[in-house]
Amino acid sequence: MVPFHRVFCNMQTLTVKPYAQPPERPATLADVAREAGVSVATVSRVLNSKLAVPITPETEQRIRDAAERLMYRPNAIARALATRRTYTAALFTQEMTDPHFAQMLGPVEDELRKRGYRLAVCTDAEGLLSEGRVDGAILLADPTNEAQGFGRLPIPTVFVWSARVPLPNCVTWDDVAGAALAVGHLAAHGHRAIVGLFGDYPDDGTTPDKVAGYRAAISAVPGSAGPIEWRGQLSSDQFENGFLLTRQALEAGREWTAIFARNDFLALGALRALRHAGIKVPDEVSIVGYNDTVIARIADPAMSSVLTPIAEAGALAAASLVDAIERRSHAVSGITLPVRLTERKSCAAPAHRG
Amino acid sequence: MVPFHRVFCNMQTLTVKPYAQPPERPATLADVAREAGVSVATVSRVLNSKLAVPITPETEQRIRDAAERLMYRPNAIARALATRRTYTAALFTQEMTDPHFAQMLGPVEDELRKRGYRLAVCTDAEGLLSEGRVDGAILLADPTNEAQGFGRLPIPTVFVWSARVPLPNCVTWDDVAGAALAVGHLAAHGHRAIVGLFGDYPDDGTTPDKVAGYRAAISAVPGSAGPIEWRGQLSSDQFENGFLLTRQALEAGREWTAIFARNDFLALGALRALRHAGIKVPDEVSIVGYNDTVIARIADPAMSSVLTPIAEAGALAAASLVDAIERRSHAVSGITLPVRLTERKSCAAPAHRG
DNA sequence: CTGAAAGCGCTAACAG
DNA sequence: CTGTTAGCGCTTTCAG
Repeated sequence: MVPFHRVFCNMQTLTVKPYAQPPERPATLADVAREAGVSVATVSRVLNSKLAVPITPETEQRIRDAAERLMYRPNAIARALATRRTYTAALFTQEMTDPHFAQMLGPVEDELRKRGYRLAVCTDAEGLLSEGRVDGAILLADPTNEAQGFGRLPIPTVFVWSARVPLPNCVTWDDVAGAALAVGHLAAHGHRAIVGLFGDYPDDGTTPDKVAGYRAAISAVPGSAGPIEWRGQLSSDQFENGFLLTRQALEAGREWTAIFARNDFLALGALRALRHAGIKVPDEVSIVGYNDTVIARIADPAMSSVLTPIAEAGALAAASLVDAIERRSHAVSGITLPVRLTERKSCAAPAHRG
Repeated sequence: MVPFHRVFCNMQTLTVKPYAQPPERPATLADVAREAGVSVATVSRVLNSKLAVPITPETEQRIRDAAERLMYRPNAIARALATRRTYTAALFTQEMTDPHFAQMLGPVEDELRKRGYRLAVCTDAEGLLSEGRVDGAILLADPTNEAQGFGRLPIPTVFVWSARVPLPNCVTWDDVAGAALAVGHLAAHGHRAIVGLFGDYPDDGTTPDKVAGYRAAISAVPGSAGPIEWRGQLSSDQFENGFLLTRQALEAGREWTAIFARNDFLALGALRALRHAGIKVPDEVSIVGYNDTVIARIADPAMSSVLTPIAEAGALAAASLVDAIERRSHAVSGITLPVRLTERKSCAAPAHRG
């Protein structure tokens, strides 16, 4: 038997053309049936390519013609009510305009489309809580945070988030390892006094993991100067905050040679402050950012940055979500993807200073 | 009478809490009715705060309790089928990850939510073509481009796009004027040889307008050196292309003193190339970008950029769309918003050269 | 090979 | 104040 989503796609294909003239009242299946002189059941069958039940080629043609003539377009809502399937998956995130998030949008949509599903991006949980709107959801949220109430959604769900260990129903990567990777990279270049630029951050985001990874890695480098953490909010804008924090630190003297920032905006702010102070990157100070966004790529010098596998994670999440939906199961096994480091021009050996 | 969307919101509020335990089969209105010992009509009425028809406080309480007990959540699909209203509006765009687009997302969503509507972002027209999914749509597309087939959608629709004159069902700004504004700004600083950095672009985007505006403005400045247009694609990446084009032009000699780019990515590429060539911005060359995205803000020096009113346009579009939906009319009057210029640090008087 | 009919879960007259 | 009853447009047994 043809899987339903194929059928669905076929139907879409059949009917996807825009109206020549928007009709007063959209044609319904019943209209087509009347026009073709058959029953709605038959119309439904041919328009859905439900050819398991064979149909006389001649009636089939009559029906297709009628549909065409009436500019029939299926009503997605009615169909969804009858089938209990919307063939759309939700992608929930609070950060729709974040460049990090942007990296996963394309892959998720592709993967979904490939399987006959549509994507609905939503920023409020309401869309997920009322019944029937979507068949499943990808959540950019912390699966261990009970407070969000995402744990008990009535639809299959897969999280995409950072975690130290594989979690069920979650595609993860390890930000602790990511931060450590950055520090390790800097250490390998010979840096011993590496600041952690964290700015201000909530307790429930991904930053605590990065802080932890930073600390652990710092204490693991031989001859390390120990953690040097820059915190605080001098501006509500990340870029600005990175700039201000760095400038402030610079005024207090400089006994560090490298900066690891928890995201690329902060890193770019630091880069800017350094340049304005006449300090050369990477000759005098090295920097590594986080998330490997467009910001890192277009910085000058282009910044090395920790690449979280959010794009692959999204694709994987989409694939497993559809799989869960079609298996009628809420369970999808967790998987952890490795983080990497994209090397660019912002790291070098520390300068010898007198 | 309470407007329906308020009612809708109330209902959402009532039922928004997540399941303690996701039920085997979600409770329906009928379940609640049975549990409370009343009819579905009554349940529907109280859960929708349809208190135009008064209801005994006691039965009301019985119903609310029953709903609570059964963890009832309305089925959005069934409701939509019955009311022929989904209370969601679509935002169609091809450029979901573009920073220019990002500027309108928040305002659109806010405006919609304020009116009791939900936002569905979509990149494929299919979502708009199948009946019933959304009540209306905001289209980031050229309303004069018939080929896209958006002209004849069965739902109320408002475009957001650049146009020289107000168009019906469209919130516009004028990119011709925007480009002219940039050129005028540069000219006011004393520049006479102003290049237009256009790179490569399709015939059907907004760029042709910018080119036209650039040319018109150039020819209007007294003593102008005439248009100097940089075209071509040295890289598929805009930033890279701006860089490469500028570097190439630099090698051929420099008899211009300012650059106007059709977007901030291109402008940043030019800025980079200039710096790498040791040319100071704005001391030796001035630059103005377009769209006033985050890119312009975080450039060094921060770049002046033409600000298109896409955020206000989005908000306005959302407001008029909802209005059209509730008026059951497809007509919304067009409006043109002014473009402005955000001044930063990338413009100055041209250097005197020997 | 085709049709009749029973829903999907909810809303909205219309009676009482 | 509350219940009955048609639908909304489509899918899907189950008969024929």
